[in-house]
Amino acid sequence: MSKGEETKERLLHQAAELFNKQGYSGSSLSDVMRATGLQKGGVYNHFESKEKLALEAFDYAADLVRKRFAQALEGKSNAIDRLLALVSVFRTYVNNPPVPGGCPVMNTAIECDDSNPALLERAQKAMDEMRGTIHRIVSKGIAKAEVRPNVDGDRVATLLIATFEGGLMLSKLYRDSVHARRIADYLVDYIEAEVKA
Amino acid sequence: MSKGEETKERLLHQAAELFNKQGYSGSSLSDVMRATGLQKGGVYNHFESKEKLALEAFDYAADLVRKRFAQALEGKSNAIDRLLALVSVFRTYVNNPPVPGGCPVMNTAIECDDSNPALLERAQKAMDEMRGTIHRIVSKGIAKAEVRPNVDGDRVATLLIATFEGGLMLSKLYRDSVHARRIADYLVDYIEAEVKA
Amino acid sequence: MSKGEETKERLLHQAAELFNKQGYSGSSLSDVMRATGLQKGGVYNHFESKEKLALEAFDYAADLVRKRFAQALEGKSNAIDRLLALVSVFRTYVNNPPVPGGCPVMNTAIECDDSNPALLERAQKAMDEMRGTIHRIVSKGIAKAEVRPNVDGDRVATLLIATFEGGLMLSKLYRDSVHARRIADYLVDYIEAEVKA
Amino acid sequence: MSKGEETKERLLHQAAELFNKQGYSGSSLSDVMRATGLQKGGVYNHFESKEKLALEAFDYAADLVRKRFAQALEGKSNAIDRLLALVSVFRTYVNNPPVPGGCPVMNTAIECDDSNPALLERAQKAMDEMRGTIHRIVSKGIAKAEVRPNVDGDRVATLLIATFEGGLMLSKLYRDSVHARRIADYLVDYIEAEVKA
DNA sequence: ACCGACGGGACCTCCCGTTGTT
DNA sequence: AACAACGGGAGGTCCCGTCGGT
Repeated sequence: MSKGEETKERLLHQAAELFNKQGYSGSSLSDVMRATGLQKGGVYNHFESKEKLALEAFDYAADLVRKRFAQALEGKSNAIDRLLALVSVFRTYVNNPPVPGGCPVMNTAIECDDSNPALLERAQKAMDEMRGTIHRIVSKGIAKAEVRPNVDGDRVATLLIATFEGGLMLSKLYRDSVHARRIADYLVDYIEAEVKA
Repeated sequence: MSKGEETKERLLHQAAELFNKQGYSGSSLSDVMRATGLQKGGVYNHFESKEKLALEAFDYAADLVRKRFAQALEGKSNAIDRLLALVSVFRTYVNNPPVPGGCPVMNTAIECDDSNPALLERAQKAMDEMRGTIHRIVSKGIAKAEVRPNVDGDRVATLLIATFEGGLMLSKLYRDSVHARRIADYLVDYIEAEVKA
Repeated sequence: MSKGEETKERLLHQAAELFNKQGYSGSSLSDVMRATGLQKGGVYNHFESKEKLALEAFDYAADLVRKRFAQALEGKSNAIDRLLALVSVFRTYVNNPPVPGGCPVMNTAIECDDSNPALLERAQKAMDEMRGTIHRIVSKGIAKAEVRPNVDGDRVATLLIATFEGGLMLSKLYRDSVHARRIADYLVDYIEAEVKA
Repeated sequence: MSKGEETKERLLHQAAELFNKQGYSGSSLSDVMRATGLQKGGVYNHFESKEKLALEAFDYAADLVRKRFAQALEGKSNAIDRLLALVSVFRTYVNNPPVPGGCPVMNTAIECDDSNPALLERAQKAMDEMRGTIHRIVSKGIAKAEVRPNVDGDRVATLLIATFEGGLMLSKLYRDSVHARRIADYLVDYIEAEVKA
């Protein structure tokens, strides 16, 4: 890895955290400079604008999230096990998030829905992936008779993610992980009771 | 209502929408001036700073939300009816929100969790009220044997609100009300199946 | 005249001189601030951008030039007298220009011909006026038999202005008014010998 | 020609055109890099600063102009023929300039008269050469009785060059070669009528 | 109660130049 | 000989807030 690539990686890493905590319009380039130790020239050598940096930093953050979930799914083939694995990742999310500052997809969705179409599109893509993952688990689970045949993958995806993100938001708002825990407990019950074959 | 009060009311109304759409750090005083038609002096006559305006505008927005829900509860005494009334308000939320730009409480919780303590506290207060409402409905419902005795009001509050807000976020992200609808349908089932006595 | 108008007038006056001396891209807003004693906020209160300031400052400068020539024509009705009056203004131009820094029309034409269409258009308009003035003098002079009937007003305008501006450029380049003087002397001869009836 | 010299030549060629079109303060090193395809290091390998590059680029441009006129004079010994040859070069100048962007000497004289002494001095040198050429043609012409004995070489030089540059400026301002053509026609008449013996 | 003028600073962007590397 | 990475500062723009006027 060349020196430039190393710097860019570090820049993205720090910017991802910064933007995730303070939001895109709440973070200034001075903040980025402080976080990375680089000067303006150093930042603009790698990214032509704050907007471009934000886009790449979001992708970087979303990738960290994706990897966290992917890792939990490794080696698990049973659909119910896989869904429960997602929930167990969520359980750790509040106290040990992949990117400090909460879920980058939700944060971006909330901040950018009425103001930044480019970033919003990235968030949609990232959310599509998450929904696709859940949908595939359900579909394969039905095929293998691990999931009830009448379960709708889209509905489950919406429900899991909405509850998940909503619970995360509550825990962040109150700085109290109890909400996320309640949600996780509930989702386990839900999966066992209504999804499991 | 005096002329000054009328102006202040209009100012708060427009600022509430602006901040709810663009966020607090994403909205400038110029935006406020443009939205209200006032000049700088007109704004600062009523609010000593952007921060103070933001705080009052948030309260104004949260109040509009509160009223929307309160209205739906009027005349309903049965706990299940009341819970279902909340869900039915939620059903209209995406296409006809009390304040354009989504739920001010969630928006503020997401934007300000790591940056603006004063505003975050207001969001907590507003959320407390919402949770209290649900909790009281459940408690009274248990007392009147309309709700199963083993139902935990705090858990129901967390679950309802998390799912609600998460679904709203998804619908805003995708600009598609189907997610909110799925969530509403699910919550009705949940209430009928797991809360109703 | 209100305080704002007074400030704007002063701003334009100083900016006109600054831009005429250093060019539009050679002058920074810091230069404008230094020249006017205003801060950035004070400048941007009157002009929404440097570009807009430049456009108005050019018009201001061109107007000063126009007035200088118009003044010399006052009370003179004979065409030859009027043409000679223009030359006599030119004679004072190097040592006592209407706007320090040379002819704003030529300066702008040279600087902006390949880069700033908006400003170039203003320069064209200003030059049109100058050419129109000469053309009218010639036409009316022919009608009154003060000018030879075969003289072409357009040609005379082109010749007078080109020689005028070229001579001014030479005097500025060498910081020596002799070139302008030679040109003035020559133009007097030309008018007497080839234009006068 | 070594690779380095070839690069430097190309650099000067492109920079000369760039500076002549956009001016020295209107052109950035990024512009130079884009025009040449070189990176910053490639430029600074040959020139220690933008200022030095500008100086050499001006000389390069002035040399192209000089060669264009010198070429037209080749093989012509009669003074009037030589003067007319200069005019005929001028006739082609608008549509086919030695350096795109107009006359580098005039451009530099206008841009730098109040701001860049070093560059202004180069422009003076270049203009001196042009004036010297005309002056010598006249002097030798008088000696050979091709030119009227009372003609003043300095005056002719000033008049020719001023008219020439002024006409060029008008044609560039209006993007219309008619002005240059009128000037050329006039100068031919002038030479035939007032210079020719 | 509201407007308009202005200060002074932060914003993002782009500037020119230096240095290490190949 | 040329590139790539970076520093540090100036560029124009927009920010929030103050204050005199009306």
